[in-house]
Amino acid sequence: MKKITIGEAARQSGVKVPTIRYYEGIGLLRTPGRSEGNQRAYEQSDLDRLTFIRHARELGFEIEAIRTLLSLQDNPLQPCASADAIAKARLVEVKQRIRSLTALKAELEMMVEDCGHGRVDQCRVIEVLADHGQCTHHGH
Amino acid sequence: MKKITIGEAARQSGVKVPTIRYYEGIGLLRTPGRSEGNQRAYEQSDLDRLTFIRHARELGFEIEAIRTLLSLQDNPLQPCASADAIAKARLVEVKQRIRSLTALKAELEMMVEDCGHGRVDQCRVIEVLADHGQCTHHGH
DNA sequence: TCTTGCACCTCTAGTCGCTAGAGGATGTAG
DNA sequence: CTACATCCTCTAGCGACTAGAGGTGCAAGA
Repeated sequence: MKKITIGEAARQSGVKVPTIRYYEGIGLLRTPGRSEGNQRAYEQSDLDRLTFIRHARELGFEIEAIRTLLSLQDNPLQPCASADAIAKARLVEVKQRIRSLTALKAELEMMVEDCGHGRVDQCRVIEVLADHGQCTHHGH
Repeated sequence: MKKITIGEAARQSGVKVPTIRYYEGIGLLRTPGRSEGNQRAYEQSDLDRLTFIRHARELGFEIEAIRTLLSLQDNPLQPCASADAIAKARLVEVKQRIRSLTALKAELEMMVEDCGHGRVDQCRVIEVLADHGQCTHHGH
């Protein structure tokens, strides 16, 4: 009932095979046991860990942050202030990124709307890029 | 009145010195003339180009897209449909990225708000990461 | 004139988080 | 037994820079 191959682990966790090997290489995932024929043999706990990692990556956490989060998960009696701090920092990043992207969106929309689809020398897209002074949003 | 050094170009364009040399290396910027002592000597047109590039990079355009936009700028009599298409594609990307980040933001906020700042084994942050089923947003 | 110290030069290697490919071994179904 | 998928290791590549080593040029003060 054990003996999960790397391919099966990939399917169940949603993490690609080479990425699993990569995570092992950087020490994010333990070195699994091997079968007779030298193939990696995973257990359920490895799948859980992989799912944790994948989810954290989807939320944009960096590998080093995930390393910390995983070590916290391994020590459940510790205070969770670190986990909280990491998540909060990520939230700040995300909020900032949304703000900045929203400004870019406005600027791009202007560029695209004003483009009369004529020749390049009347093109609003090129013109705005060439002259930053025309931007409405100067935050970037 | 010419003879702009690379440092001065960096100051005026907002592009860092090594980045300017990098742009030259990948052919985004022309090879500038050299002074007696083999130092790069830029002209105003190079500064304009650098500013164009910096602005486009700030808007998130990839180097290859910028290469195309620059070549369009160099041929002002061509139709501007390509420039328009590049900007539109970027706009779609940005909109999608905002959507996805907004979902992440909601999820992170939940995690952070629900964290009672107790021990890791009651920590909502770790818990949600470990169990994707608890997410409200399943788009990611 | 000398020297200090910054700015410039080239070149290579590192960053992050994978991804692709070569070249070979193993496992499974028909 | 023979395909064929899957596994193995290893190296190199991606984008867009950034850092560092080791050396040259240049302007200004003592």
